[in-house]
Amino acid sequence: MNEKESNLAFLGRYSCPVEATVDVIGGKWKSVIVYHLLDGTKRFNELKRLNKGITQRMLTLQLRELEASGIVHREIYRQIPPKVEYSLTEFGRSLEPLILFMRNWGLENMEKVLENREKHETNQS
Amino acid sequence: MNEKESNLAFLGRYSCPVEATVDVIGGKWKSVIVYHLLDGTKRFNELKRLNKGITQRMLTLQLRELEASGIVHREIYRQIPPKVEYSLTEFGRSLEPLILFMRNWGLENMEKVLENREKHETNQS
DNA sequence: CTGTATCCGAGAGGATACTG
DNA sequence: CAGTATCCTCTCGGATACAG
Repeated sequence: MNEKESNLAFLGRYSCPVEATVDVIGGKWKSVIVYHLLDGTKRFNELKRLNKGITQRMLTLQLRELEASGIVHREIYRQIPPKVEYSLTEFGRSLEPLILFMRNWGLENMEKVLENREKHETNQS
Repeated sequence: MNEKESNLAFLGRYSCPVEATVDVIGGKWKSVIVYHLLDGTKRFNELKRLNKGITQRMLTLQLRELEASGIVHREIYRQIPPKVEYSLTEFGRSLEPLILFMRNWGLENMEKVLENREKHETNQS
């Protein structure tokens, strides 16, 4: 690191810019939610179906945090039954290359990761 | 998502390749550790100093998981006092673009994130 | 110096029921 | 449909002490 980032006063509580990004899209669900929003606006229950295993509660919480950071926009249609649409803001779009890289890396390397872990497992025993 | 990823049997427990990547570099510390290893081999206490706020315990745990996934190599020198060096494997290097993007995104956008959160805060009250 | 071993608290995350 | 409201579990992560 040395003087790589000299003037980081604005980072505040973060000692490293990577940490700051983790704070925005970290956690178990956020990056996956953003991923599913890459190809367009989605309704709440659509997202719930796409993010397999997520509970309503967690989906709500994660969406609220993404909204607070300005990554996700929430559009409420006052109807009965209610309709709420989630989409990426322009700001959120700036994360697209990151998320796509994560997707591609996962696709290309997950097998190897699983192999490595098994090998490591047997070496430990 | 539709048929974007049709043949994902190998993903196993993961319903989405992004999730798989999160499993490797997710959590509070892993991506920051990898970041600090980008510019070369580091000893345990060097990493401890660079990752401000991390405890010995957490550093050990996270390094072990990264090692198990094949991202980090651990070289032990049997001396007194002991010396252990950590470095990225070639496989781990494949994460470099991702980590650098996270670093740059954090540098460029953290101010805006903090602004957004404050704005959102006041709107809620 | 590079770790383990405990113990502990906070919060992430889950299950279920209920509501406008 | 899109959430809240509870309640609960369990893991992440921190503090401290000890060891090779």
